[in-house]
Amino acid sequence: MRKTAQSDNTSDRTGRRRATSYDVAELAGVSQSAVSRVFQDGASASKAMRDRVMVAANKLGYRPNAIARGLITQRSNMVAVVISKLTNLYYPEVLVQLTQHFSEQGVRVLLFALENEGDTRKVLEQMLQFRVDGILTAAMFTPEQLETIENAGIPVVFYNRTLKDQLVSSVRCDQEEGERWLVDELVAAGHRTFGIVEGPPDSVVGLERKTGALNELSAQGITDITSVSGDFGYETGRACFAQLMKKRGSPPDAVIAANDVMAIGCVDEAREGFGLRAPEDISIVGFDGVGPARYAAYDITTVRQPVHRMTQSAASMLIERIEDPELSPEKRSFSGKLIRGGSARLKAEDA
Amino acid sequence: MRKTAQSDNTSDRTGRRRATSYDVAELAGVSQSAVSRVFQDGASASKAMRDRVMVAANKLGYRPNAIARGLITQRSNMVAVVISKLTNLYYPEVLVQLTQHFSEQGVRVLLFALENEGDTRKVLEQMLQFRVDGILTAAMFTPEQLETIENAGIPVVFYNRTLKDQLVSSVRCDQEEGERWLVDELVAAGHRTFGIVEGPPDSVVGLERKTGALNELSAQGITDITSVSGDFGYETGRACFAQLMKKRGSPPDAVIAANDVMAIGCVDEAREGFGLRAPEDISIVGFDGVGPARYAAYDITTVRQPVHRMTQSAASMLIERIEDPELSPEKRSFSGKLIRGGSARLKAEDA
DNA sequence: TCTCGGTTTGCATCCGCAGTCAATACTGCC
DNA sequence: GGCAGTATTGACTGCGGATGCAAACCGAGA
Repeated sequence: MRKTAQSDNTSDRTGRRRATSYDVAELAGVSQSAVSRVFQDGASASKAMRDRVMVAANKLGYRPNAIARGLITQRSNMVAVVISKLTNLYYPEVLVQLTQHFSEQGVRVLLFALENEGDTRKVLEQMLQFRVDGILTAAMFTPEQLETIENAGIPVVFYNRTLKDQLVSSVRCDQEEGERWLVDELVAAGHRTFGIVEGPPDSVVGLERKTGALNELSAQGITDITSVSGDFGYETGRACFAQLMKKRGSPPDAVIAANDVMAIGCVDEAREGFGLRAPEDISIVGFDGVGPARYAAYDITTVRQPVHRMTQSAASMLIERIEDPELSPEKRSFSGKLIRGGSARLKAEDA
Repeated sequence: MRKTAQSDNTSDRTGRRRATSYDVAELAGVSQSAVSRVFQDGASASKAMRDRVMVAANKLGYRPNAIARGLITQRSNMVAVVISKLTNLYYPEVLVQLTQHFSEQGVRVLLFALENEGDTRKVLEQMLQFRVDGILTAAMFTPEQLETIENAGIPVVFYNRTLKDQLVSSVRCDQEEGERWLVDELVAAGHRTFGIVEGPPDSVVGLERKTGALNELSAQGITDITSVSGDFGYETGRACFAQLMKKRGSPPDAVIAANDVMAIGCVDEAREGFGLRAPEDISIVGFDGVGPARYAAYDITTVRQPVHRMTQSAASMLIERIEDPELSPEKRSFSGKLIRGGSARLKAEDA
């Protein structure tokens, strides 16, 4: 026999034992199974039973223990969301929206924040120990780590990064395409010499943007290209522009920055450090479409990622794969949207 | 007797049963308790035992099940972190730093994001079901909800909000003090007419800032004050400034915005909509010290919150109370730091 | 009133691990 | 070599809830 409900239910201070289904069952004069069924979705219970149990449960402040439930059902109802400092958290939206999407589906978010993208080891260990039902990651994992995850039977969805030749699901914004648009517009408007402000070397997104830009520049026959690399932050954006000037001696016709924040840094440094105004003296473009890019003082020409659709997709793809583990991987790539801001001289938009 | 390790360990695809301590015990030829001890911190086990178990564990890819462990130890090793869209997530830092601080202490973060601060009901229910060990919240709870939490014996720490007369722990930045500094500086520099751009009505932080400013203005004998209210966003910042002008007919000497982003909006609207430049024609101040406030085009005069120390404190206060539930509540209030930017005319700083 | 099909309900077990207690294995020392 | 004392180890139970199965129940048709 189990314990009986504690006699003194009101006086002891803290750490009081929480009511269990047995307590409720006893008070309601039914079996524990009955209580369990009342608190399940598809279970059968008569209305009378339901009522009696609910009354008792409310009286005791009973709440099913999700931990215990997870143990028996083999479903924790938690997913791991992995971000790194590098992650363009400039949209907190990503995280908030993701969490809300999951929430609506009854899935809880266990958050893992990496100092830098290399710290995946410990984090992976934790995710496995907590038996998360799925993983949504904006940080890279090594093939070995992926195999570990695969072996554990945990579905994964990558956010804005994808491993070539790896059979994994991912949601991303097509960075190359976006850069192609920017380059085409700039070239069509007559720009011939280019500066590239890259992101940090270990950022997949940064890399994709850089190669996207370089490929298209090369396709367009542009050869006068100078690159420097930063860390996605405002200060390095400024530093990068200065470095670019030092390297070249004279300003390029256009600067392609790996994200909006660095583009903003470039605009400021161009003006304050070199008396160059965008777009009159130089064209500067970014990527992301974050809030500050829309501030009137900058009005950055950029490509906006469809954050809402991306997070929505990511969440639902992951949930689908949790419910049906046999589902094959899927890679979704979203086009961004070109924002014709005022920081670059582009060809007039065709009507 | 328990099950024996599955015979076919390599071929079935997904959802393969994960190795348990029994599997490891069997392979290593020891008892389950032994395995359990090897994977615990303070438990005693001979080196020989340790080695044998680890070898077997590695061979099987065994990882202790944190869910099961949580069930037996009555500690989930998870804390709930509650944010609302309103939360000044403009520093994703808050979240990332918090998560890292908790991480270092072996505590996992279960994230709850509210659409608006009123949605605490469902969220609270979830937190209780998941048996989080503690709650760190940047959203308000009603006294009844607090009582529920208290009854469940779960420690809580409020971030940048505190209930008067409630016996709860909190960490906050002293908003009133910051506003007092700003007002004093502005008045000392000769400003006599003021515009106040408030935050959204249901934001505690916004409210504190507003009353802080109003109190000090009144203490300084300033009476020409016009207020309008926004939602902490850039666009409403602009709208608010326009509204302020419409209400007054002429610009105030200074505008006190409830946060930096709205201050930026005011700067832009003043310039673009009314040809007013800060600080020559008008002084505009914000609050928070977020990244964009430092961009050269704005250089907002503001008060910076000591985010790092605040998150650090919040995390450690919560953890302390998890480890010792008898610890009495504690309210920590941090002073911000006045940033003498270029968006407001202040009296010269005394040497 | 009796039987049949369909619901409800209760019983017994198990999920994976931690911790208690008793049994056993070492250790040093006389 | 024998013994007290300590360090390890194993058997067993319970954390709180879900679920297969069989018993109990209910209503309706014969």
